[in-house]
Amino acid sequence: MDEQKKGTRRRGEILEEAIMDATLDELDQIGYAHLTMEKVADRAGTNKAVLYRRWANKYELVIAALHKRLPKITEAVPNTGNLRDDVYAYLQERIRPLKAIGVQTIRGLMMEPLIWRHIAAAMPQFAQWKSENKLTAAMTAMMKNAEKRGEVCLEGLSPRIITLPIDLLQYELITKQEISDTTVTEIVDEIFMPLIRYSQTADQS
Amino acid sequence: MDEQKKGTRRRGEILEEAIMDATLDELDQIGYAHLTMEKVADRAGTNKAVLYRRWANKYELVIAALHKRLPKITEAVPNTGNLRDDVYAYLQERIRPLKAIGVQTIRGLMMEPLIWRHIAAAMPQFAQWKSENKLTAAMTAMMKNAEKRGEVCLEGLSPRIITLPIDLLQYELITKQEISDTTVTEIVDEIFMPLIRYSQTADQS
DNA sequence: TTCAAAAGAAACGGTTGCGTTTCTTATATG
DNA sequence: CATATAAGAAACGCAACCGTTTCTTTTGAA
Repeated sequence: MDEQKKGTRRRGEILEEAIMDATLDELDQIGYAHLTMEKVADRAGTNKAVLYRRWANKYELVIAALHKRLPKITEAVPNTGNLRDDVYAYLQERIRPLKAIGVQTIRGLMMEPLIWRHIAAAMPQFAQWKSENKLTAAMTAMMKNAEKRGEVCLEGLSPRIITLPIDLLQYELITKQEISDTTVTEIVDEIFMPLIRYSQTADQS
Repeated sequence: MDEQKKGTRRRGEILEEAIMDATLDELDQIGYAHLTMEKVADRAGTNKAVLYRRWANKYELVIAALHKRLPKITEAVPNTGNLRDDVYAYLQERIRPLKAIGVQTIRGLMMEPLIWRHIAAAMPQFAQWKSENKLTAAMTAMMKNAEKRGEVCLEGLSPRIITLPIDLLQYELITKQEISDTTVTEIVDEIFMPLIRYSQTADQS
């Protein structure tokens, strides 16, 4: 259904790449639930049998496609010297890999209850978006760095404030079509930092 | 598959009620995409033909079930005399109807792109959760009331702060299994009100 | 007590997608 | 140039679910 010159037959890497692209396109446009092997093959300009020679079923195909396209997320937290820039940089770093695959894809997968347990098992970096443990840990690490510098006092700071930037980012990811840079800036400069500052001035109430 | 005494045959209202229950249960457990007429009929202890005599297809059935169970949302905003209690009351009022149907159901439907346009057309009160216009309008109304009382100055207040309580509530709704009262309290007292207060003190920067 | 309306039960043809198989055709490698 | 390997193409049987139909049985209301 796509390109393909007559008498030209792709194979190996090149063909596989085309199939991965087709898979992600389909995922993005119609979602996991309605994705079919036939349509993916069709879109890739190839044949259902070719898919089944490589992947056992739809789930394996999708996982492979995501796995290939999803960049690894670095565990390190930034340390720029001030909290504001740390948080900003971290949020940006979080978004980067997700820009590689469509937002619609993420949405669709997040809400596919039947596939979640498989995804979580197969792809730790995806599971993180569900159980925000590592994200919370990263935020806490940055906060502790700030405390060492004397920027903030963690005492009496609500846990909800600490996870707030990440929660808001995820909310944007789910509800909006894409995340702009100004969104990240707003989260950091209009919500998070003011709350931190307020909690320091009007300390214990 | 459920109750049903031999020789006892339900009809009319009672039977219909059982089917609605079965539909919502199925929705909640396996989601719209995988819900089938046969399974619903089975779960209701009845028969596929009975369903088709009332509803033309799966979509109609689901809409009917939601429609019957989803309480109407009042348009009015509370006016308790102070912003904090207004927002708190409004958020609680928002949650109430959604407690009647499973959170899993909401999640599933929110992410079913193919069904959204139908839902929106058929059920205005559901569509609100997508296009947050009315929600934003309500928040703005409460803020203006507060301004009249001299509680706050809307000048220079970020729009993002105004919608924040609702955004956070929706995020909880999507990601968590249920929303506790303390969650609502935290959103209001640890996030929203501090931000409002901060924006008043450190006014223009 | 009778009887029309509705429920229960079972089978139907139709469609879609699955995963497999078989065979032909192109192509990379040596 | 020869040959193994993999792609393309087409058809297969299978299963799930659709929405419909037909017929029997129960039931509530006249």
